[in-house]
Amino acid sequence: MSSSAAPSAACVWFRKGLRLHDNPALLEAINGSDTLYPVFCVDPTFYSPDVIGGNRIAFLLESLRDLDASLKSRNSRLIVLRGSPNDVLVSKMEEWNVSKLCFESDTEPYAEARDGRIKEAAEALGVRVFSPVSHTLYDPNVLIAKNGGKAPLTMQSFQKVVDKAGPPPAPAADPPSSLPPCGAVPSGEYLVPSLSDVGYGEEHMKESNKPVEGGETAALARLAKYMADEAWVASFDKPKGNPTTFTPYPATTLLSPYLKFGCLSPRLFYAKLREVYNRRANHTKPPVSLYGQLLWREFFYCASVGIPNFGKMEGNPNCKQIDWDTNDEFLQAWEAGRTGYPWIDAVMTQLRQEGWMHHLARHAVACFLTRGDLYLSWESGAKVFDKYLLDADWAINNANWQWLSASAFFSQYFRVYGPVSFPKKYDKDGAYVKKYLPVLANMPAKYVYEPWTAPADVQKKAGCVVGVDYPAPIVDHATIHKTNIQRMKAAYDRNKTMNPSSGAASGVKRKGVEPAR
DNA sequence: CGCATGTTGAAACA
DNA sequence: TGTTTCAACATGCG
Repeated sequence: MSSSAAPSAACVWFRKGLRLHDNPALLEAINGSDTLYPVFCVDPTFYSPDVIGGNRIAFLLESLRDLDASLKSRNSRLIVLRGSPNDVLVSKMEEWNVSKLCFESDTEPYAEARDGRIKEAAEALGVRVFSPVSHTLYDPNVLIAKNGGKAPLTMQSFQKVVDKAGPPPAPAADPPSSLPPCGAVPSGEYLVPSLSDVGYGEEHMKESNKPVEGGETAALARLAKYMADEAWVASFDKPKGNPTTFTPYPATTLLSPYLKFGCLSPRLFYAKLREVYNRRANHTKPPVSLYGQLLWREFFYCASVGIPNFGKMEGNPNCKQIDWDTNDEFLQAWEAGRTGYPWIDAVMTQLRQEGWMHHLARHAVACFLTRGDLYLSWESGAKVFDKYLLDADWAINNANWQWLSASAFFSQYFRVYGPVSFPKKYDKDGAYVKKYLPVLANMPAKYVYEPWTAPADVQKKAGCVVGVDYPAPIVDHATIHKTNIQRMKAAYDRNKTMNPSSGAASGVKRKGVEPAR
């Protein structure tokens, strides 16, 4: 910022990483710059209510408003450009005479293609580009290199790689209390848009009722609140969580939407966890601990970077090729919560209304859509989750769908979640399903997960006649799940003969071994 | 090879 | 509330 040096303008481009803390791209942008342009690009054609639910857009806009406020308190502001970054960002960099462009690295295929084009255009303008890793604890490519150039495929082998890599980098320093000014940008322009500005009218928000507010400020408050309960942090055991608890969601931290948008740095989360673990001799360990949850995120990011065509079945060498059915009626019933199984329909209703549901609830509906009941492709389910989830994250979403459909990572396809038995373990009275499906409010607990078994007079008295007020089950779980296990077995056998990657090893094994008696 | 293990199954039994 | 059985896959270790 010395006045004798040539004026130097930099641009920090926010995409994910919507925060000021632990933001190495921002620090690099202000280093040696006397003008700073903090930019976010909104491409209104990209935000469509058919593709991205209103809850997530609302969360994003809240995050942008919070970022703008934090920048303003440091004598700066957020400049929101409208249009494709390729057009608007490149032309602004030229207009502002920017010499340095900084943005957080993003490994999603869409982002890599976009950023590749921007880098080319920037370099053509003589703009230097810095793109540090801060969305994950580690640089996925570094971990992959440490594992011999391949992404680890089991959590255990992944943890060994992490142990070899040592602790992740500490969070970057906080930015100074005063940032370089923005130059001649009109104060009344380039403002954070409203929902209706980006095409989300009231008619798109009717069902929307998200449980958390977007933004770094809310993220840090939430982190602090959960970290303060050290006994809870130390005893966190994910698989033992209860998927039928609702607001205020005591079973998990609900920090995932903040990690998705980068309102919260995973490295800060890690550092705070370490502090608690250091004070608590007894604490749970990965993979079930809170730290374990961060490692799952890293594990899946590595897989998404190291495995080709990670968002698809075809051409994905780690994904079993399975003969999924196509059935739009089933798919639509599942998405809309009209399968006739209250547990499934309630979870899908929570997804549409709130953009969030417990991890185990996600398991149940994912299993139901794929190998458990409907036998539809995990890709079609991932698309629906990607639309509605506040924390929809390309790498993690695709990984979990492959997991639950027993297409990759997990292969015990005979372990099927029962749409009646599973929720009963947690919520005998059906409070959760009654909250999301008010039509079942007066159904006796005995029948709440399988209302079609209630006698006609009970259904009538409850105001929930199956086939009239609430759908009849679209499949018979008791029979179809057994059929599907056999279909999975056949599909696995076909994969063995089609792609004998482990068969090669068995060929080696056979060499020199005595013939069978 | 044999065997244990894998973040989160269900049903039948004690 | 905890243990066994059901029917049974992939991986990694000894």
